[in-house]
Amino acid sequence: MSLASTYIPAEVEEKWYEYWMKHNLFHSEPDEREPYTIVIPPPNVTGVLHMGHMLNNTIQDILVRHARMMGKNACWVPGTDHASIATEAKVVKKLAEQGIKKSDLTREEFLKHAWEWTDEHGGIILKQLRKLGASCDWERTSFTMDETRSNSVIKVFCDLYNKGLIYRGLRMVNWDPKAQTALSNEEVIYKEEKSKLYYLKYYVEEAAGSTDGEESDAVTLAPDAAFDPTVKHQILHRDADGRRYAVVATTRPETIMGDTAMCINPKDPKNSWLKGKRVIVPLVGRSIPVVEDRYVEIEFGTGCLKVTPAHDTNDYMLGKKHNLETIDIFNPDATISEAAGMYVGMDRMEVRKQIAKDLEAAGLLEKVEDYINKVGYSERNADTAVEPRLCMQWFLSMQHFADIALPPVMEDKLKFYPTKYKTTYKNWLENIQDWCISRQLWWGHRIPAYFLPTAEGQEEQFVVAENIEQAVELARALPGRENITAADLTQDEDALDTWFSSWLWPISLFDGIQQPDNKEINYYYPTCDLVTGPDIIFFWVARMIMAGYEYKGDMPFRNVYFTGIVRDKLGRKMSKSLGNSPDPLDLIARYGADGVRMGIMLSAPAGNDILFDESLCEQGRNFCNKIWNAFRLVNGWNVSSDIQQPESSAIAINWFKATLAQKAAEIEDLFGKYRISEALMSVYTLFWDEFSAWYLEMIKPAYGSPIDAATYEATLGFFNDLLRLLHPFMPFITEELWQSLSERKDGESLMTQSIKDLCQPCDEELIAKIEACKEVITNIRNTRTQKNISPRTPLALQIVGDAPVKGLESVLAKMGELSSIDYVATADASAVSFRVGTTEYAVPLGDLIDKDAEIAKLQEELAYLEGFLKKVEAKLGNPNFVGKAPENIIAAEKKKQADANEKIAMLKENIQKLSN
RNA sequence: GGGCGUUUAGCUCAGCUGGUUCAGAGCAUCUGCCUUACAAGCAGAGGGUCGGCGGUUCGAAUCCGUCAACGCCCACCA
Repeated sequence: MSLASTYIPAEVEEKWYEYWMKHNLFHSEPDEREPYTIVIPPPNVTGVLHMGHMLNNTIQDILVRHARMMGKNACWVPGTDHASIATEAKVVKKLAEQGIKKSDLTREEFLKHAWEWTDEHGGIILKQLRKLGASCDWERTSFTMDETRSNSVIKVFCDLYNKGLIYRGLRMVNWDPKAQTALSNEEVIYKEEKSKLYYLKYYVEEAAGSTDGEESDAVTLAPDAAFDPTVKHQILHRDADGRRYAVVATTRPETIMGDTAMCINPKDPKNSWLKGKRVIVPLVGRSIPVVEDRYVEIEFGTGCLKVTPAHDTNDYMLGKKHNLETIDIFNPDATISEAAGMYVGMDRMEVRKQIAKDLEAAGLLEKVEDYINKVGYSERNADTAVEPRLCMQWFLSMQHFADIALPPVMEDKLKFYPTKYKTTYKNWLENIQDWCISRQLWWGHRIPAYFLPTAEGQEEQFVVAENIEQAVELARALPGRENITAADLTQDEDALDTWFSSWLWPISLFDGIQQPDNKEINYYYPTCDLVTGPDIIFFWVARMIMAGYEYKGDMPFRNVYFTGIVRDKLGRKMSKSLGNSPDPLDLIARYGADGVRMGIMLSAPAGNDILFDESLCEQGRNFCNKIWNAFRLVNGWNVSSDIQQPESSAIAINWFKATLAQKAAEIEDLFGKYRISEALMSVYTLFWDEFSAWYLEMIKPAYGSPIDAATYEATLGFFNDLLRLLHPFMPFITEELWQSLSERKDGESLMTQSIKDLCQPCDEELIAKIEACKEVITNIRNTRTQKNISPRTPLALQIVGDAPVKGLESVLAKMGELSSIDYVATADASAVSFRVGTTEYAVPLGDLIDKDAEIAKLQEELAYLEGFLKKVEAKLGNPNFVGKAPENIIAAEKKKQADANEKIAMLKENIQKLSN
C-alpha cells in the first residue's frame, strides 16, 4: 500500500475514536490493579469549548493515557455543572427574547424551560471533548443536578445543618441586582474604576437659643486662633449666611437618602467641633447625629464619613455599633425604593448623575474630584455592579472546615503544583469568612428547609429535612405543632450556590455521600490528580478538600496541577470581545487533534500563563507529518533474510536501544514532576533527532536495496516503542500507525499497551561514544559545506592516535560518506583538521585546501585555547582555590589544563605543518 | 496597604543542593540544498555582561541585601 506523503488527520481521528468507544476502552471498573482517577472539572452544562478547556483537558488526557499505559486502572470521570447563575441568566435571556418574563412564570414553568434548554445545549461541550481525543469514561458521565448528585447535596445540607454548621441569618451580603440574588464573597470581582468623589455639604443643625452664641464665638475664634495648636487644624465651613456645615466626600451621593449618621474620628482635631452635633442630610433634610469612631480615616477626604448602614458593609458595622437606624433605599433590582422618599423607581446609576445636578443646584455640592476606586462586580454578570445588601440568607460556618483543610496541604500530604499556591491557599483559609450558600434563583438545588405557618408577630419556625415526609415528622415534634401536615409546610424558595454541589464532586461521582462505604468510592477515592486553573482555588479546590475530609476523612485528590491562564501571544487574556480566542474545533480541523494537543502543550509550562500561538499547532502538525513519513520509510522497505546485517546497523541498534531506555526514564521522571511540556519535548527530540535524523540514517539501506531481517525487526520494535511513548500526547496518529505496524486483533489498541518495560538500564558508554561520532560527523559535514563538497562525494578520514570512536568506524563511514578511515601518527599536511575531545581528526583534501585560511582558522582556535588555559592556570595558581575547593573540582580543573595543553600542542604542530 | 511570582538569545522558556558535561532547548533568523521517507523537509551557522547595583565566597545565572519593571492574589479608606 502506498501512503500519501502527508498525514491527513481527518481521515483517521473519527475512526479511532469510534473504535476506542466501540471496544469500551475508556471504561473502568474496580479491579485488583492500582486505580488512577481523575474527575473532570465539570464545565458549565450549556458551555462551549474554549482554549482553557483545551489546555485543561489535554493535560488530563495525557495523564490518564499515560497512567493507563503504566498499568494502572485509569478512570477519568466526565460531567457537567449546572452553573446556576450562569445558566439561569442564559435561560432568562432566551425567554426574554421570546417575550417571556421570568416573573410571569411559576417556579415549575421556569424549571421546565431551563431543563429544555439544558437538554438541548447540555453536553455539547462533552461531545467537543471527544474531538480532542479525551479518553473519558463516558458511561460515568454525571451532572451536578442529576438524581445522585442532587440527593447528595441535600443530604449534606441536612447533615451540616444538624451539626450546627449551617445557619440562617440576616447579614450584609453581596447582592447582584441583575440576577437578583446574593453572592458569596468569592463571586465578587473588584475592578478599579475611574469615578468621582463628590464633596457634599451637611449643614449643622443649629439649635435656636443660647448655645448658638457660644458656638458662634468658637467659630469666630477659630480663624483667628491660627497659632493655637489645639485648634489650628480645625476646619470650619460657613456659607454666606454664616451657617456652618461639614463636608463629606463620597463616591456614592445617591445613597444619601439612606444616611442615618455622620461619623468622625474622635482624634481628628479638624472635625472636633462637630462632636455631639446633628447635621442635616442634603436635599433630604433629615437630621442625623454625628457619631465618633476610630474606623474613620482622618486623612481621607475631609475626615467626615456619611453612614448608610443599609448599603455598605462598614457602615452596617458602624450602624450596629452606634445603634443607628437602617434605611434600605433600594429595591432588589437596585432601583430606588419608596423608603428613599425621592427618585423612587430610578436606577441608582441614573440617580447618581441626577442627584449631583440637584445638589449642585441647591448649592449643596462643594466640589467634585476625579477618583479611582474599586467597584465589585458579579463574576457572572460582569456588567452589573454588586450592591451590599442586608438580607436573610443561609450560611456555612467555615472555621471548622479551614481547620481540617489547611494542615494536609501545608504538610504536603496533598501536593500542589506549582507549590506557590500553597501560600495563596493558606492566606485564604487563615482569613476565612462564612460562606453565603443561598441564592435567590430557581435553577439549582432547592434548600431543604420547610417553614411552618406562623401567626402575625410570631417568630418564624422551620425544619430542615431531606424530604417533605421527614419535614412533617420533624415539624410535628415541635411543641404545639402536632397537627402539622405536608400542606402546611412551605419549602424555602432559595437554591444553593453551585459550588455547594461541586465541592462534593470527587465523592458524589462515586455515590460516596449516599452510600459512604460502597465499592466504587472505596476503590477510586482518593482520586489521584486534579487539573484545574488557579482562578478557582477558593471556589472549588479548597472546598473540595474541606468536603473530602469532612465526609471521607481523607483528601479528595493527592495532587493538584494548576494550569496557567491561556493568553494570546501578546499576553492578553483570551476573550470574545477581543476576538483573540481561536475556536478549538476550527484549530482541530486545520491542524488535527494531535497537532493542536501538541501546540497547546508546547506553550504550557506548569504554573505559568500560556501564551498560545497558533504557529505552535503548526509545529505539532509538522511533527505528525514527520512521524508519518518515518513510518512510510520503514513501511516501504523490502526485507531480505538472505543478506547479512551490516556492522553499522548492529551498532546503531544497540545505541538506539540505550538511548530509548535513557529517554524513557527521563520522560517518566518528568511525568512524576508534572513537567508535561518537557516530557513532550523529550519525546519530540527523541523521535525527530535521535530516531529519524540519526538512527534511521544509520540503518537505511541504499535506495532500492532490501534491508536485512534482523535490522528490520529491531526497527519495527523501536517504532512500536516510540509510538507507545508518543501515544499519551498524540493518541490518534499513534493508534493509526500502530495498527498498521503489524496485524492486530479486533479490539486491540495501542492505548492499552504497557510502557512499563521501556525504562531499562542503558549502556551509557555507548551513548557517549556515539555522541563523539556525531560530533565527528558534524565536523565532516561542516567541512563539506565550507569547501563546497557534495554530501555524496566520498572523503577520507584520518584519526590521529587512539580515539573513543574506535570500533564505530562502520557508523562513521556510513554517516560521514567516508571512503577510508585510517589511524595515523600525524595527519596529512593538506588536510582540514578538527578536534573532538582531545582527539584530532583530519580530512585530507589535497589541492582543495586553502592553507592560509586553514592557518587563520587554527590560529583563532589556538588563541581561544590559550586564553582559556590562562584562566584555568590562574585558578590553579590561586592558593585559596587549591586550599578550599573540593578535590573533584580541582581534579577537573587540572584535566582542563592538561587537555588544553594537549590541544594547543596539536594546533601548533598543525600550523607549523601548514606553514611549510 | 499586605502577600506571592517573574525578569536568561528576536520570541517562549529550562537551568535542581553554588564548581566539570554552564550559559542551554524549541521556535524564529541566516547560508547551502527540489539528495526518491518527509521543502510541513535535509545539512550547516550566527545570536545572550543571565533586569541594575552592592554583598557573601577561592568561585554566583544560582545564595543574601537593595532598587527597578511587569504580572497575579488578598484587604472595609468612603
